[in-house]
Amino acid sequence: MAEQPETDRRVRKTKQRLNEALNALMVEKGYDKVTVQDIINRADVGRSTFYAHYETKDNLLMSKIEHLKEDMHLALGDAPALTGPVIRCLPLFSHLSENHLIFKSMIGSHGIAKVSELVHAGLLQHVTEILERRSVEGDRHEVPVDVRAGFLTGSLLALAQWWLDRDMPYSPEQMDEMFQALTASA
Amino acid sequence: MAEQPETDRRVRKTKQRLNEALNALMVEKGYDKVTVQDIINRADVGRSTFYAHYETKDNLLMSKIEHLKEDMHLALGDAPALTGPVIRCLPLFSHLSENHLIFKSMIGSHGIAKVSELVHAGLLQHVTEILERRSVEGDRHEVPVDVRAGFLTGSLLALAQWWLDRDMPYSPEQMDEMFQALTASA
Amino acid sequence: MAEQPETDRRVRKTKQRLNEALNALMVEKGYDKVTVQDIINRADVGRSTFYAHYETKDNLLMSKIEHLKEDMHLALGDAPALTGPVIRCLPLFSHLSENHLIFKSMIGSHGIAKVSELVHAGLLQHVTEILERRSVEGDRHEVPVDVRAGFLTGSLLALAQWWLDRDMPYSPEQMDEMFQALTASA
Amino acid sequence: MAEQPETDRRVRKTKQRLNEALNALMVEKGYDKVTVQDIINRADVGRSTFYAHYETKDNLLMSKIEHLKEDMHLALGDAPALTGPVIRCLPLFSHLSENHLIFKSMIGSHGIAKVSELVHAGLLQHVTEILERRSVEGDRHEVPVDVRAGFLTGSLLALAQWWLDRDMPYSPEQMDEMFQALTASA
DNA sequence: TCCTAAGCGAGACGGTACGTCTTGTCTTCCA
DNA sequence: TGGAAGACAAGACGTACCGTCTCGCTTAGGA
Repeated sequence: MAEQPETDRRVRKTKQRLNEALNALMVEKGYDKVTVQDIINRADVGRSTFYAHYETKDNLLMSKIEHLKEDMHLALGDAPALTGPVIRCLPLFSHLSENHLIFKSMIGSHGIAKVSELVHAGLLQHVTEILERRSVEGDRHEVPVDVRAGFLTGSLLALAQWWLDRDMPYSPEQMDEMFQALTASA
Repeated sequence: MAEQPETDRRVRKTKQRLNEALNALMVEKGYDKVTVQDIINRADVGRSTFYAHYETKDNLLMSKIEHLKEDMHLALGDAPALTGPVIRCLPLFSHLSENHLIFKSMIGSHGIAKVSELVHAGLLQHVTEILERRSVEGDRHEVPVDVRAGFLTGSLLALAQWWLDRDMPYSPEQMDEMFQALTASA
Repeated sequence: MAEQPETDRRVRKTKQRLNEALNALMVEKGYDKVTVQDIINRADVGRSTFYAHYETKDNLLMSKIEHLKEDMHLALGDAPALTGPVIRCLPLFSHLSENHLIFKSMIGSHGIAKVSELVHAGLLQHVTEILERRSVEGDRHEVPVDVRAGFLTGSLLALAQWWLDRDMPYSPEQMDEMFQALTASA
Repeated sequence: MAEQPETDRRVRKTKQRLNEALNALMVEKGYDKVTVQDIINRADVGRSTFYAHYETKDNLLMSKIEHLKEDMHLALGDAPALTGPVIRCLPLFSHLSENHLIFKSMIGSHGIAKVSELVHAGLLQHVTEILERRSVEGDRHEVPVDVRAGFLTGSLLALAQWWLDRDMPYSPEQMDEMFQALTASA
């Protein structure tokens, strides 16, 4: 799956340093306040080196998101569950809590719009697939599938955002239980 | 309430021109891409004039949405309802549908983060007050008030956003009913 | 003769500071080694301010040359002398000696090619006019006018360069006399 | 004392390719506009290979003009002439005319400052030697030797430059005669 | 014939300077 | 005398070169 299987070892090292620098800085003062110069200084890298690898700061961020999407898919599982809760969100909350600083800075309410949007889109597709599958299987609900999907996705993200903003006042298990309770009729 | 009872007519004129300039530019290329210089040029105004009236571009935006919050409060009603649905959101959905273009550009998923945040905060406070009041009055729920408030607020906004993004595929009445159904157990 | 008769006083002040900064730096380490950043720092001016007034470093230099050309014309006199030495170069040597540091850095052998070229062109035209006028008046010489003009101009500049490079080992008066002696048969 | 008695054939080949690349590029867009990267691309050579052979672009140029100085010495003759014209410049003008395109691009008024400077220095030393020798031998002149040397050298170069710039409107013989006539009293 | 050292291409890298852009402050002028 | 006009300092941006460097790959020439 590697795009450039034979990338120079140095290149990987440099990219990693840039990524780590952005991570640290994002947590410290928020993505928007981070300048390219900050990243360069933190990563101890030449200015041109940065631009040799990434066209822009956003570009660096997006490359970081690739992993995030993969992680999310792993957490949610591939096979759409036909029974039980629509979203098995315990692994998701657990995953968030493991790197909560990073996630807070990315999808918290002061996070990065673009990232939240991407996560939202991915999650929405996942939820929609499950609901449509269940609908075909005979599951009935007074609210149309598209609305339910939008609602569940938005609710989960909103709750996760709320949770991250407040530095996780409940455990992932509690959050999972509460989310299921709150969306019991959805 | 006028700060300067004899406010110079020119001041109002200037502020108006600035507001109109921002309006036009926001529509043309999106709030984020608009620079102070753009606004100044469009309004045909000196740089210092802008800063004499508004501390920053965001400030100008905020002045523009002051009444938005008032409208919201009117729509939600002042007296916290002790019974019935926590949020009487029919007037809210109606209000959104009346000026949906403006609202879509401000709190849609491609809207302005800061505005969404403010609306969220206002709504959250409103919901929290109601829930706490009901809690005191003996209302019991397995999920703590803060989580419920965060969930309800986030859900509603997420649903509204979903609705605006898709150019209101359902009527305000339908949205209200569906929201109540989906959050029946919250 | 002023191009912008009503230029803001601050603008003139800023331009002057930039000019003085370049002067000082040119003398210190030679035009080519001077960076825009050097000039900015020395003049204690913002980067954008520099570019607001001059498109480039060369541009700033050229504006400085304008005076130089005027000075040169004044020194040489307007009316082509029909008798006596072709070039009355005493005022020229005197002028050079008054600001010899600046002139050394501009038309010395380590000076600026473009400036030398401009001065050369101006002087060549002056000399050519005189020689052609004298030629019409009956003055005869075995060497054609164009060659004589090129020779006299080049010689004078070469001698001036030689003189500046060595920090003026002779007085302007001596230089004038010697130049006349050396070019007696030209 | 040959520095590289048995230089690898490949090395010579590479150096030659670099030289040819610079030649072509110099003609195409002028020495100053040529970048190291240009040379590398044209010569189809690795970046490090360039720097393995030459410290800098100027360095490559200088190696190219080593023989130029030798040629000049041959043209001028080794033994300082005690009588007759100080500079026997016919062979010099002839030499210039043979490769006038190259010389125009190097010591014409749009040529390369560094090259002109080197030629000037070599010629100045030659002239100074002759004049000092003659001075010792009893030759008297009202103008000191250093000034005369500077003048003669500069004049000759200026005339040569003038001649090259205009694509040699006179024959080498004519130039020689005219130079002698013009400097008869020097 | 193999081995080993050099030449080499490729190009990543840290730097430095560039010219552009936007911001928020500060100064001057004018009505 | 207070608002309009716009000069200004500050500093981030993305680009262009530079000279250094680390890699493997040929490619002789001596063992």
